[in-house]
Amino acid sequence: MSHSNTEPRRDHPNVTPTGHEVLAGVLRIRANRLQALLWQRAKPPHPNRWSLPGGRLGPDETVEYSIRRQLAEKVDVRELTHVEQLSVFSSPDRIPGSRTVATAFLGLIPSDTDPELPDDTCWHPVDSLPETAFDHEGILLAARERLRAKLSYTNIGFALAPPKFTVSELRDIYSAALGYRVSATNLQRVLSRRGALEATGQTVAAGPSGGRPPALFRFTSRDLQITDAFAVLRPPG
Amino acid sequence: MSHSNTEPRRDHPNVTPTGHEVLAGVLRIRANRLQALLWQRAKPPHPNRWSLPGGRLGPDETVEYSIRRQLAEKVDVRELTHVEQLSVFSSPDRIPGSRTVATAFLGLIPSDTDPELPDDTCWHPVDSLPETAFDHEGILLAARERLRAKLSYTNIGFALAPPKFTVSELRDIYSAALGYRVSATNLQRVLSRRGALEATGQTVAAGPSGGRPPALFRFTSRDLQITDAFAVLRPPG
DNA sequence: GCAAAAGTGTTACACGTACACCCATGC
DNA sequence: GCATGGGTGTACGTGTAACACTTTTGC
Repeated sequence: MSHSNTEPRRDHPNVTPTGHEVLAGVLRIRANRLQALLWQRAKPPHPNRWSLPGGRLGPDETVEYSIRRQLAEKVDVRELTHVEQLSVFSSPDRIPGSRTVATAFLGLIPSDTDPELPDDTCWHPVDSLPETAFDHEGILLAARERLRAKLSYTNIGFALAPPKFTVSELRDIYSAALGYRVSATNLQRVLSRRGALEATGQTVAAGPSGGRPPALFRFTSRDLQITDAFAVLRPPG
Repeated sequence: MSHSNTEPRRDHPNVTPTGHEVLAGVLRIRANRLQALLWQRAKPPHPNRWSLPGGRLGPDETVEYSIRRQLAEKVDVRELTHVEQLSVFSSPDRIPGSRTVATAFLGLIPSDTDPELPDDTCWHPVDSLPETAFDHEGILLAARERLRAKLSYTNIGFALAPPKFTVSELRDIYSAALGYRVSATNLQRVLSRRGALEATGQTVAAGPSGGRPPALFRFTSRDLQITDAFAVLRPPG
């Protein structure tokens, strides 16, 4: 048996080159809905369909650098509060033309920012997407799944929420992302007890229909941390 | 602003082609240690160093198919009880020669099988690795981390354990994989309560030093399932 | 005062851990 | 009988869910 196929490149000069692209499902909450950033294709293939932002991997960049660079063409990078790898999509016929592998990412943007977008680009609710190009819908659903899972056991809410917020606003963000109503009472308790949330000491005025003026909270960290200490089979202690 | 870099290939005929390879950290438990499958390079680059199994992605296969095909050159595919994507390694200088992106996988093999291996290939304890090639040590450590995490909240033990086993044997498998001693008592209770484990009704003879003859158990499923129902912020019920 | 919204207290429940205790075998 | 390893019962700690109750505002 030979290991020729694990030897370094070069010795197979006529092998089919594989293109590589990076794509991101960029999500945010707006008007109590989870929205995704999409741009409408002008030219074939799939004209008029909606595509994820991204593009070809450059020769001297990592996939992480590449997706951030290419997202900067759509939105201000300072507004991207979280980016993480999802997985590789590699079906040979996932797009027409020469074979292209895609590394998919999840990107998040806070609900209070309203980035200027190119003319062909806008936000679409993830639960009623327009006709999407290629396998981009599957990538988007994978992004949503990853977000939903991490909302449960990490502090990833910081990436969707504004710097300061009331517990009600945070509940609406979590509810929209998860797709079901969460309780403000327990959300506050869970995140506080985990040390993910803290009060700023400030309050804002009550709404027009009255009610107690809500306090403003913030996330204690803007870096992703696993906060659910309930992983099992943990070391004896 | 242009979307030229998200257009399909072809329109950039002279872009640098990107090679793509697939690599797997294949793990098993033997003699109470977590071991990885490595083969020793004969030729440069990195002669004599140890490499992960894998190789170049073929033009008409997915990365999942490719890693299974290439692992079949090392071990019988029927022995591979679990394969999953880890992440993409894409540093431009991760290997010498033309630019190559790697999709990394975790592969698992049960502790009772002893596959015939090629001459240059053998098992190495993950906690005392030989000199590895390129970025393969990092990939291996990522594979171990993924395994350790999933042992806590999934039934992934099925992929490391033989078809039938005593709770003591299972405890040794979990202990070796996690790197600390787990309690057989609680391991049995946790996995049973989750519905991941069931008694076969059979028992085996006690050891030479006596003791009650242990019962044989099996995993109820050989497909990966998330068994930890303790994810929080779950829908109202 | 009353409705509305925010926030706290309390109880119930689920899960995992620790440890005492019982079981079945070899010698 | 006694040592040895297997297996069960029980108490406890911790974390979340559900819901009643109090607080603070607008009208």
